[in-house]
Amino acid sequence: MDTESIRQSLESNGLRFTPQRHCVMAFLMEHAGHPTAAEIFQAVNRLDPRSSRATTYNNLRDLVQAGLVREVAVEGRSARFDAKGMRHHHFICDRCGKVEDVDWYDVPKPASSSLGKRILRECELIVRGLCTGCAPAKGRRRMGVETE
Amino acid sequence: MDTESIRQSLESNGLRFTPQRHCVMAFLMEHAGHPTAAEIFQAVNRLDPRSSRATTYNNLRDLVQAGLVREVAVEGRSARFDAKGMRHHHFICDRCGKVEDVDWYDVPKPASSSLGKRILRECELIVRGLCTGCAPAKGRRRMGVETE
DNA sequence: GTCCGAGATTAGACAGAATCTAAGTTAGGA
DNA sequence: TCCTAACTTAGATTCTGTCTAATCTCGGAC
Ligand SMILES: [Mn+2]
Ligand SMILES: [Mn+2]
Ligand SMILES: [Zn+2]
Ligand SMILES: [Zn+2]
Repeated sequence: MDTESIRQSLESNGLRFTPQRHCVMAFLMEHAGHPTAAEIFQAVNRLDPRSSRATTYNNLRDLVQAGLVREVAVEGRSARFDAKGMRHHHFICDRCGKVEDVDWYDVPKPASSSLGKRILRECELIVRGLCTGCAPAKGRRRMGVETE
Repeated sequence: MDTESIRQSLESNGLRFTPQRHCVMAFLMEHAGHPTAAEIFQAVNRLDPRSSRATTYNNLRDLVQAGLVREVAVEGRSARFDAKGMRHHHFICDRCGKVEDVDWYDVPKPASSSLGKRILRECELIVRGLCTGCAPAKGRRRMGVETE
């Protein structure tokens, strides 16, 4: 992983290696919780402001374009991001919007007849329901509200 | 379909039947193109302003809650909506963000072991790639840009 | 039919997310 | 070393969507 491999993946994608980009990538690789741009910006600047808000957004955009980072859109909430490591699906909580990874497994692609002239790139699964925190606890009536 | 069945589905979901709601539902049922809230607002008010922006948003929210309408989040674009008729999956164009329906077929749910205590509600497929307008036309090198 | 109250609508203010602008900085190749 | 394109930056701006507070309207109770 570390610095050197991040530099590799950036440069092999035509992106310069900069401290700001390194911070974003490093943070995403260490935090699988699908942070928002705002959370990433905060985390990266916690110790010593070293990246502006615009740069954080710029870099997230560039990293997504380069295919190193994935953006996950959630209805009614801000976008979330993860470092594209192992391939996986996503679970999205109906209630708190949390995004969690689901182990990858192949899903049947649509019949090419129903695709027409469209060009298929990928086929991902979105599993929806209630996350562990939001699911009613067994036994009790309703458990505490998970706000995150 | 028409007015009476819309009234039915609204009232059976505890929502009053109002002209504004009827317009939103009718528009969604006649336009399978997954319009945005702004597009719906415009369309409904084209002839004769009869719904405020706030009401359009309020009604979309209520209709989604009632399960009559579905909201589709697309990375980096505004939300899109469709009337929940026949069950289907979605195709999202990488390039122009267009959302298109894909015939429904059952997809294998994740192993319950990998779900843990989470409660699964639905399992939808998101197919990604290039839509007909954005796919390079056969023969030619690159075709005109689809901006929609 | 009249009255009442919850539900619905409205204009405009507001909030949050993301992008843009224009100026300055950096870094890598000639 | 110098030049230039890539990058960063603060702040303004745009765009979506929500909230507020006042008004309206529908549908049941009487
Ligand atoms: Mn993930
Ligand atoms: Mn649809
Ligand atoms: Zn949850
Ligand atoms: Zn397209």
